[in-house]
Amino acid sequence: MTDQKPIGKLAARAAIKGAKRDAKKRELAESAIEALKRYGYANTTLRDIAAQSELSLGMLHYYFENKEQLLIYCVRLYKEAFAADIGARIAGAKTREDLFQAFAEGLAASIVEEAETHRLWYDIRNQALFDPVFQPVVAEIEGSLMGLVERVTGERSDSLSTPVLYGAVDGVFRHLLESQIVGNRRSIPDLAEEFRSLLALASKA
Amino acid sequence: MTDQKPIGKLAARAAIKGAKRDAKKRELAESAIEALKRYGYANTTLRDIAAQSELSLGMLHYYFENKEQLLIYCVRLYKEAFAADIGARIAGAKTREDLFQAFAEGLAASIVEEAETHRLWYDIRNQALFDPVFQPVVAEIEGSLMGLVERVTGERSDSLSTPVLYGAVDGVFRHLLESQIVGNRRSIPDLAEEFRSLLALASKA
Amino acid sequence: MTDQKPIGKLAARAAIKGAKRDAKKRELAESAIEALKRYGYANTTLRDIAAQSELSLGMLHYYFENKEQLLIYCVRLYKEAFAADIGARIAGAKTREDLFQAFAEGLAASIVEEAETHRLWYDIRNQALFDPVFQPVVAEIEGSLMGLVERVTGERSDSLSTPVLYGAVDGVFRHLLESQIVGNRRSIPDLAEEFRSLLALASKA
Amino acid sequence: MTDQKPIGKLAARAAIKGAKRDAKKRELAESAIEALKRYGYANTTLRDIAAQSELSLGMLHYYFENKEQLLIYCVRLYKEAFAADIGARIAGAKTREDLFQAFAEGLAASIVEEAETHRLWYDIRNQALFDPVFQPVVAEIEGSLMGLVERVTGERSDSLSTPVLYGAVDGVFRHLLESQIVGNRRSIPDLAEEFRSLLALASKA
DNA sequence: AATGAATGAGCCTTCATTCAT
DNA sequence: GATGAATGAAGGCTCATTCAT
Repeated sequence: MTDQKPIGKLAARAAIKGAKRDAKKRELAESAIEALKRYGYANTTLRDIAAQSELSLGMLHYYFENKEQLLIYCVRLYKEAFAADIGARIAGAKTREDLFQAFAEGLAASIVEEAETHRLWYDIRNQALFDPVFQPVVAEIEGSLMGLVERVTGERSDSLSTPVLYGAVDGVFRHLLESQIVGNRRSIPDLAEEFRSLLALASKA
Repeated sequence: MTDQKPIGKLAARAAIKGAKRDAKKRELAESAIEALKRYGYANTTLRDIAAQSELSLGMLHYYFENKEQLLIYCVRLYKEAFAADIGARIAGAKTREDLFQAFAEGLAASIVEEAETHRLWYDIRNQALFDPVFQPVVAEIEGSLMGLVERVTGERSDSLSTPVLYGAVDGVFRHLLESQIVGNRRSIPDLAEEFRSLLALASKA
Repeated sequence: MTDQKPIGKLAARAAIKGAKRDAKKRELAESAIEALKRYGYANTTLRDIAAQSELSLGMLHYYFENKEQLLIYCVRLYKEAFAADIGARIAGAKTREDLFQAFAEGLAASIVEEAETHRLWYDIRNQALFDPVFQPVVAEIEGSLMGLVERVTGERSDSLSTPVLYGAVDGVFRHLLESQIVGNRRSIPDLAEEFRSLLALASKA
Repeated sequence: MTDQKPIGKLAARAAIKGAKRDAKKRELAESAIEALKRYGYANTTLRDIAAQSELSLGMLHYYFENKEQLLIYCVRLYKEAFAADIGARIAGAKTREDLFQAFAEGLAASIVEEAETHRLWYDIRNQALFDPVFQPVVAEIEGSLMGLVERVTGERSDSLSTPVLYGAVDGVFRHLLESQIVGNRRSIPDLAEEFRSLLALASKA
């Protein structure tokens, strides 16, 4: 042990520090999401976030360079969870039918259960259209979402390209989410059926 | 008879006043759109709008109750134009093929030529998810867009419902728009082909 | 007639014009009071006044130099009416008792029936404490009010001076008005009794 | 035992924080009063207040929710001091004569020495007639002022009620204040004599 | 590491006043 | 005489960010 180079010690200590810092950031971000998803990025102040989570205002800036970086961190955090969730759902599927069913249900369930969080995602994706700072995260996340779509539909270049298919699925998702938020509540199976019909169509090609 | 004249005159004068005011509002809104579509709703101040169009700040408030109402007016104005444009394009189509082609080309052209304006639309549609004030316009416009989709695909309840079809088309549109804005410029025919493949698929059902 | 000097004609015409103008000002002011007394001087815009009375904005400035002058004109107008009303009420009184009674009833009735208008008076009198422009009207009106008090109580320098008596009566009036406005409605006889007790006291000296 | 300490510490720290904040609010309010009493509520901007006291604009909003709340705080602050001052003056009086004298002198002195501050009080009391937000403070303060009057005159329901007596004293006070402000400066004994005559009158009942 | 007081640029909005018609 | 469109200075308020502790 003692023969470890001081440099190694320092590095290890630094790594631990980094890990601690990351854990704290994660904790802060999870609190922040709660506030953000409720009012949206533009309408949520750092004070709101601090107040709602019993965090101190200074701490937010201590861990995040600025509001933008906080948002980026938050969105990445939650979308990872979403992709992981959908990924888990479709992991066990054997037949194509099962696959579609699992995917459709996963999307439908998320619309009902995590409407506000998805709304936040659409919020930042929209911001990215105006502010390049957000474009990398959005690209990264859309990449993983496309990966999901591809896992479900397979690549069939003779028919629709993955990006287009992603666009279509996402568009339907967004539209159903909008209805949900605006007040037309629908059941999960009901919503799932919409996705299934879309997937079925795409698989006929 | 003669005593009816004054009344007629007054009414006529009032009508003219109203028309003039409407024309002016339109003019202001058109100027405002130029600024709004560049920076987005949240990042555009009324001062920006006034400065860019050489309007006085007070005038904006003289014609529009507040920033929200201005935006609503602007979005309605431009989306009407968009729907009218697409409508005109598909009006002459005889065969189903022509219809798809015209629609696909219209969408593709609009992505290339009016990218920024559509971006503004997505901005407000997103705002509506958080702020109910915007929901009526969004609903209205989405209604007319769905009408467009329906005219092109016909109603086929055995396959995809119009809302879902709209969602899919819109999703693809948005995705291609995003690519366009982020930097992957594609040609109109190229983009049109994507829409055609989507429509062709939907029509197979 | 024709032998009248041209100058005389012009003068006569000017006088007529002036009278016409005065009549119009009076009319405008009466309309303006309706708006002013509702929200108070500081909270009433010229637009409010114009809108509520179907007057044009420009006309207000055509007849009155500015908002201040309009207010001054309005207050003078209404307080003259008030003083005249009270004056008429006490004119017929023979005995000291009658005098007190008439005065007390006049004040009480005015609190109930013209609360809002008096509130406007207190508003401008208060403004005068900060803005000298209003001091002349206030002084003038308070002068006539003191005259009223003096007519009722007579001059009795051995006891309370008229200004002090005026202050006392006015203070009670204001206090009862405040109660009235804040919500404690009382009947006219009830209120009158308060004034009577005050006057009775003062007359004992 | 020892584990109670942290809790106690936290509570103590919170208490200190609160006390510090209160002290700061007081300090700000005292500065604000200087500006407010000079120009009146409606004519004093928060910028004026900040500039005159070398405070930052943001700080005013950091400590007070809005301009109204700032005013309310200010008025309560100074009127408490006034009531306390008068209270102290009459506390030592033994005979009824002493009481009247002390009270009269207190009022007179305050007119001369704190004219502007009282003017601010009349300003907010007037605002309260139009804006209910101010009514609670006004009611509270008038309550304590009536308490003062009652302590001096005692309750004599057979004669004037306390509210009426308060109205009368206040009316005289206001009138003398007005004269003072408008330019007729009088000496303290002179002014005190006016109050004494009024009180003497009331005590005869 | 953590806090929250303090800052001040910037935002939306109001409104008395002007002026072309 | 009369109108109301247009102006722009000014006001209350917000909020990301900084910094002393």
